[in-house]
Parts: sequence; structure tokens; C-alpha cells
Amino acid sequence: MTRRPKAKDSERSAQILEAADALFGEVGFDGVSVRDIAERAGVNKALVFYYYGSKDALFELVVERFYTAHADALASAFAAEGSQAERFHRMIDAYVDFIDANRNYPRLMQRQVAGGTEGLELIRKGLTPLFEWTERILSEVCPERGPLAARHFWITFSGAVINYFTYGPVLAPLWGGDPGSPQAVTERRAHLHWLVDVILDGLERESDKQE
Amino acid sequence: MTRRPKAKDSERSAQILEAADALFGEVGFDGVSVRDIAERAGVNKALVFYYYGSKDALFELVVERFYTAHADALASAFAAEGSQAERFHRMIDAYVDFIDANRNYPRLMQRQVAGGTEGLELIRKGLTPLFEWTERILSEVCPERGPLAARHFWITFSGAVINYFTYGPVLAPLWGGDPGSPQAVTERRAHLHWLVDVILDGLERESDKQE
DNA sequence: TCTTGATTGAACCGATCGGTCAAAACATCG
DNA sequence: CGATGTTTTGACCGATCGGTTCAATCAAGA
Repeated sequence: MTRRPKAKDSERSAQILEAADALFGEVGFDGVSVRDIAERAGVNKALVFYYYGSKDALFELVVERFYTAHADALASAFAAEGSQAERFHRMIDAYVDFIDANRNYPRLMQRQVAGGTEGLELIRKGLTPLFEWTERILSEVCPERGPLAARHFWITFSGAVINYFTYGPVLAPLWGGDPGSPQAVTERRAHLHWLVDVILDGLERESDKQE
Repeated sequence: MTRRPKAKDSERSAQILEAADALFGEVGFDGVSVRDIAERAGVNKALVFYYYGSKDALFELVVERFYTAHADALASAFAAEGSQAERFHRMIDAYVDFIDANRNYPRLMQRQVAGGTEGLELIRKGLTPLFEWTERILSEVCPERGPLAARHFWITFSGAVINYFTYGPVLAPLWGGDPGSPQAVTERRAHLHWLVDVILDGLERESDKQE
């Protein structure tokens, strides 16, 4: 076993992927040229095509990596231990921590979701498992249909988590202090926990009302 | 006073603006070429520059129109009549109705917020009044600082409203039924109202705890 | 040493982009 | 009608894009 690198796991190909990760996250698909990626990776442009075939393929790969990383990050929080509230807090924390450590992810996702109807299938592929999974857990405390169904809370919470990081930079000047600072993120986490508690309370009262 | 049209309010310039509105909203700045806009407006490409100078200027104009329309839509819900809960419900409804009637607006906004650091100042200009305004109302029921401060709820609610419309199309297949249908939107409105009630309840209990 | 795959450099392609320009077309007024 | 000022057009420009090609290097395995 020598050092001759095989395709797709050579050092150079990793550099390219890393550069693509960063640039696509920062400025989006249209804002980045293959030349930019090659330059950032310190690599010849032709090599990008040599390894990944096309700009689209490279982008898809970056997106998929993000989504599976997201799923992996959430998996660790899936343990059934603790009270219901504790479990939801853990999921929220995992979500927040992941985004906190991958600031480009929410931007990339929002951009994609809000983008045209083109890449819709790709987003769906990445988002579906996350959705179904979270929905299953939420179903324990939610009615199956109506305004309190799991899917509504899924949107509400994913919005509450993600939009904090996407809107944060915009509103920072009105904020006083950086919304991305550790203290600020901790405060946001507390807000979300409080929200979870209040909602669980409300749902419980709701089901009492039913019986 | 004859019918010689002055620049910027001629029929053609309105057609151009309309086409730009639609296309920028659908596919975003980078996804649209000036040729596309001209074609959709049924007009020569050069005329776009004749009236609006540049693609950037036209885009700014479209964005500003969206933001002021948003502010106008919310203004109608600002009346002080009714209970606190009623007033918040009214604001939510106004927000939902506006987006419901301008489906491209949330996509454009999300795309812009998640975009690079370039257009940040432009977004800020449009979003600041909306933020300050809503924050003032929220301040009646929120502590000034900490996890329950107004700004946290602003993000949470704007996310809960906006993301429903941006994520809706993506999750539609898992949903069963169109999330954009009138019934579905009504159900979402009910979800948000419930959320408002539960949160107001929680905040009240919180302030009781303090005293 | 010879072979094979990784990597580079540069030139090149067709397509598309935002933007310009000068002339045509038009409407209006004298 | 002709003069005048505006609106509209089509052709054109340079730049950039994604992608290809090909000859030249380089390193390591056989």
C-alpha cells in the first residue's frame, strides 16, 4: 500500500471539496466560478473537472455532505433517556450546535429552498429524512392533524433555529452585540428551551381538554 | 398638457418593472438575465437600461417596492383596539395574508438574507423599520433583555410565518395536499394563533413569578 | 527502466452575460 | 410639411462562464 492516491480520496481532491464547501456556502452556486474554486484550492482548474466531472456534480456532492452531516449531528440527540422536555431540549441543542459549527449550512439551505424550482428534488432528498425523523418524535405529543400537528411544529422550530443564524447578521447593528457570539447563542438556546416548555405545557392542557 | 409620456411612468416602464418583479422573485438575481426580463415584458433589451440604468438598480427598486409593500400591509394591523392577544393575532394575519398574496416575496427575502455579504445593507434598509416597529409592540409583553426579549420572538415568529411558505413547496409531497391551498394556510394561521396564545400565557406567568 | 496515473499549464470553444451606441421610429408642435 | 425631442430598436462589445483538449511534467510500482 503506497502513497499513490486513488481518485476521490487524494489530497488534492479533498482540497477541492473543501474549497467548494466554503465558497458555495458563502456566496452560493451562481456566485462561484469553477476558477474561483480551483484558485482557493490551490489547484488547476482542469483538475476540478478531472475529479468531479462538472460544477453541478460538485455542488450536489457538497449539498449532500451537508445534509448527511446534519442528520448525523441530530442522531446523537435521539436517545430516549430523560423526560420529554429533556429530549426535546437535547434535539434543539444538537441542532443549534451543528449550525453554530457550520455557519454556511443554514445559508446554503435557505438559499436552496428559496431558489427556483430547479433543485427542488435535491433539497427534498436531503430534507426528507430529517423531517420524517423529527416528525416521528414530535408525534408523541402532537395530534395527527390540524393546527397542532407535528409538521407545523417542525416548520416553526426549524425556522426558529435557522432564521436566528440567517437573520442575525442582518439585524446585528440593531441588536447591540454580535448575535453569533457564544453568549448570544446561549441566550438563543435558552429562548428555544423556554419555547419548548411552554408549548409542551400547552399541548398537555390541550389533550386534557379533549378527554 | 399632452400625452407624451415622461420617463419612469410610461406604460413600457411599468411592464418592465412588472416582469422584473416576477422574475427576480421566481429565480433570484443571478438566475435572471436582462434579456429574460425584456422578453417577458415584450420589450427591447436596451429599453430596460434606458429606463432603469442597470440591472442592479432595477433589482434594488424591486426589492424596495417589496419591503414598503410589506410595511404598508402590516400598518393596517397596527390598530390598538382589542385585547393583547387579538392585536397579535391581527398582526400575524396581516403578515400571513400579505405573503399569501405575494408568494415571491418570502423567497426573495430569504434568498437575499442568506446571500453573500454584498447586499446586506439593502436588506437592512428594508428590514429595519419592520423590525423596530414590531419590536415596539412586542416590548409591551416582553422583558427588555434575556432569552424572552422581543427580538427573540421577532425572529421566532417571522421564521414561523415565512418558512411555512418557503419550506412548504419542498415538503409538499410528504404533506398530503398543497400547503399553499386556502385551507392549509388557514390551518397554519390557526397554528400561529395558538402559538401566540400559549406564549402570551407563558410570559404572563413569567412576570407573575418575578413579582 | 518502463509504465501508469496524478497534475499542471495554457490555449481554446461556444454560449451567455451586462452594457453601449447610433440610427430608426414615433409623436408632437410650429 | 418640417423641426424637435423622446422612445425603441438591432447590432455590437468585451468579459466571463463551464467545459474540453493536449502536450508536458512528476512520482511511484512493476
